[in-house]
Amino acid sequence: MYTESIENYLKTIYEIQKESEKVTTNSISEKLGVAPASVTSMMKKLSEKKLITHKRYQGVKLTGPGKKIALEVIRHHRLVELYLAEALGVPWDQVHDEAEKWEHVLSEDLEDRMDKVLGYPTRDPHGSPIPSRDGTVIELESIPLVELQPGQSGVIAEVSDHDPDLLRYVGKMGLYPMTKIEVLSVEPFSGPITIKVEDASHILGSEAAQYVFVSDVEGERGEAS
Amino acid sequence: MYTESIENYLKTIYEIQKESEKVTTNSISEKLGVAPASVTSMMKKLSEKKLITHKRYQGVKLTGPGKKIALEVIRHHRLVELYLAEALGVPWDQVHDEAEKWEHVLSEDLEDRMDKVLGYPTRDPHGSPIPSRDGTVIELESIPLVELQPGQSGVIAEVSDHDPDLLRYVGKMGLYPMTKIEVLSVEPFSGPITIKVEDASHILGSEAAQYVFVSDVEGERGEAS
DNA sequence: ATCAATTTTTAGCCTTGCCTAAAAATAGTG
DNA sequence: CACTATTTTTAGGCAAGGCTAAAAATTGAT
Ligand SMILES: [Mn+2]
Ligand SMILES: [Mn+2]
Ligand SMILES: [Mn+2]
Ligand SMILES: [Mn+2]
Repeated sequence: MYTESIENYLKTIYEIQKESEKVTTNSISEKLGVAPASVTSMMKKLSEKKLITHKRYQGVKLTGPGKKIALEVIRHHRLVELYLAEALGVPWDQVHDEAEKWEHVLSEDLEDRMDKVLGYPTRDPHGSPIPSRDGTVIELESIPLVELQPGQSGVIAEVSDHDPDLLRYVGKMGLYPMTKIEVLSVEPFSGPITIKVEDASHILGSEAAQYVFVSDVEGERGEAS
Repeated sequence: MYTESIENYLKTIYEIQKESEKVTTNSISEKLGVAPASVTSMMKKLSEKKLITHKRYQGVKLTGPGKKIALEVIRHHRLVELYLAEALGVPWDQVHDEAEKWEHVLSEDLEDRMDKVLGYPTRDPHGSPIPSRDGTVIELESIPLVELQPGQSGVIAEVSDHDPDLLRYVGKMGLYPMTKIEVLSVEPFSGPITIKVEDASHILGSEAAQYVFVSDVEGERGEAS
């Protein structure tokens, strides 16, 4: 068992690695809310434990064992999120913060029990994949809603879960994973996007639309109106 | 919010206070598994925070605020124990260790949700009272099973939950809270006790019988056979 | 009442994980 | 290619919560 701090660093490195190629001291520092100097000293410790490789001034990479731990923590986090939502009715904008604490105290036994109660799920309430016990992650191919053109349609794949306000905002218009949507119009200059959800139309700011991801995109690219 | 360490100290002091009158440095040290010197320095800190009163070489006492926190932690612990048993099917000999970790990360919101799902329960899986949100504890009057005489009957009120082996042992003969039992015979010199549970008779060692508590005791005191 | 055993406290040290300020390395720009 | 801005690392500290060993206070037994 590693400390809560180590688990958080590894998880953070994994998450940055997934979208930035290079994992820098500063990026970890920002995402984790600690000083860069603190990151450097933790990187030294993680290197000694062979959980990452670190070349001075070059960024870090997870080793096999390091990645395994990161995925275990993420599995815990997402299973707990889904469990809280399903079994205890916690709204989807609140599950993240709770899971942030629970992920570190969940035993393997309880992990299995939750997994079973939930029917061996593969997605958390925000659409993110739940890594399997052996560390397999099935990423869904998706693009930000903001990139869709009028006339195109698709299915909500995932919504970023780090801002509760965003989740409440897009939740109000029913933009949950698996929901079918169609883009009706897109205003120029990063203007608002009109979409159809469940036969109702909604207007969505372009910034929010950057954090909503769509899969199974269909339809020809209409011109921006 | 106090640290996990402080919460554990306060809970421990409360538990010792309930059965020993005097809460000594050594008793805390033993129950918590830390050195006596560590207890002394924590007592100093808790005194400064007005959570306990401490007279050098005399023992400690919880203040009002200190007791309130202790009861909150105990409420969390017992609610979680019951939740794990009911909702996730965790055996009663395993819930304690899990709850020991969860009690510190349970938000008030989740506490309320669990409470509701469980139907506002008053007893944990081992029969211990779950303090109400305002800090009321309804202790059940009970005596150790080992003190019953042949011919006497009663209802299992509570079983000590700190030894998983004991719980498995008495669980095998059905000695769960609310179960009706009758003492058939008691061997002298701290010998085994024969009891009837659900029309089956079982033999129970006297040491185990010290940790099983019985309420609603009826029947005249027969002589020890 | 005295002295020995026990309990409690003090003193000093350690590890973890964080911080700030200063130094060193790297990257970008004319 | 030099020089500045940025990034990263080093150096030195701090608080929390442990530990051991030694000193002090209390208790108990003759
Ligand atoms: Mn976390
Ligand atoms: Mn999520
Ligand atoms: Mn605990
Ligand atoms: Mn219990």
